[in-house]
Amino acid sequence: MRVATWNVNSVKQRLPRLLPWLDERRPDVVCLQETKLADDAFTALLAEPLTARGYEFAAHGESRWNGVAVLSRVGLADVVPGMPDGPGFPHQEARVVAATCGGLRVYSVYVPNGRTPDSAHYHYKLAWLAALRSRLAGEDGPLVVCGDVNIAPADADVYDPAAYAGHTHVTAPERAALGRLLDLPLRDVVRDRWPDERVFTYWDYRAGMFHQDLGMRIDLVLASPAAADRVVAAWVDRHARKGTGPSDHAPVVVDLDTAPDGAIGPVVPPPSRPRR
DNA sequence: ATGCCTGAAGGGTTCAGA
Repeated sequence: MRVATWNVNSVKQRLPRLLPWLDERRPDVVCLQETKLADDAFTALLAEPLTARGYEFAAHGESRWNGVAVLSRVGLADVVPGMPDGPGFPHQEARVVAATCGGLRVYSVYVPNGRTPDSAHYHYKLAWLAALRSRLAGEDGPLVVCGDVNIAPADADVYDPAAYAGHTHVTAPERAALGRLLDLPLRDVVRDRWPDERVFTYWDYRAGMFHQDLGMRIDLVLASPAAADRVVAAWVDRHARKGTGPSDHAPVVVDLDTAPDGAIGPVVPPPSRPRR
């Protein structure tokens, strides 16, 4: 099963990039963030091209900002949009949708930005992460939490730690909140696979930042042990950041070793060989 | 460089993003 996550920065503007990318990479499950579309507009725009490609979808959006979705061609069940008991700013925002796809529980998340350390939005970000953690603690079975977490887990995940001193995305409380997700436990499967590589998922549009590879790694796939044990590949699709009309984020792609029907199922130990 | 791009809503500009 191939699972991908992509902050598309407006699915409407990104349609000429998204549809060819689906055809090229052929992911089974796609988590989208910053769709920036209300659900009826999402359906009007995407129902036909997604259905033609075999995808069902669960969108949870709003008209102007935010917005998340899960696309799946391995089943889509138990959809939960939003976090009913989560914090708002001041109102609830469309930042999470969960669904079960081929036996895998999938969360598409768009963590609040935080804007400025110690601002009201920053405290909202921390409260939102705590609420997400409480929600995830109630999950059992194979789980992936995919999306734009708006936190660089370590200094290696920003192009220049000094440039971010005193800014959001790198502060100790944000990293601690992310750490409490990892303690559930969840594993950061891209960093697990590329422990010493320069890996970014976001580059500012301005000043040739992508061209100079001056970015951050803030889009993550976090997997429960049962799911992480099945990861056979995990990488950032930098190609999708190139060319005309890209998002400022690149997709993250993760391949899981699954049953022939695409179901993840329990990890079965290999049969013991008879000795002689 | 103090938002250098990009997108959305709505109106002739402002807010948000990281």
